[in-house]
Amino acid sequence: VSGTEGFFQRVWALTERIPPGRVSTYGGVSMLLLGHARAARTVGWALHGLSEAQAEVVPWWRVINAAGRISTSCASHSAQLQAARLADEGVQVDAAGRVDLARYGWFGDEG
DNA sequence: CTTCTGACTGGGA
DNA sequence: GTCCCAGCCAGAA
Repeated sequence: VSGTEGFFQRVWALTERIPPGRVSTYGGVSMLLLGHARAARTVGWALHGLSEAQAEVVPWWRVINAAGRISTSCASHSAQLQAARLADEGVQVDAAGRVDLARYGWFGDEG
């Protein structure tokens, strides 16, 4: 996950690296990209800038907040849709849209 | 360059 | 556990 393509491009690239059945956090992505979670907001913003075509190749639904909750506000990408996507991959999502990061959390290549 | 915004994060009540 | 406030970074006008 490196290059001069721009921060957004890097965010999308890293998001594609998130294995199915796992989830990551905005801060986690920022951490893997820049080395710090300060740009967590920018990460969410990058995913917010995803187009429909990109949304099909970039698993944006595998990215949630540090609290393990879905913060989505997009009409096309509602929290309900994200929860459904996660559930479709085997990720157990709470009724409130909460996910156990300790169980499904992914913050880089574990192996 | 300056200003404003955004799918965040941590600490306090 | 939930809600509110202040700080952070990157992009667009």
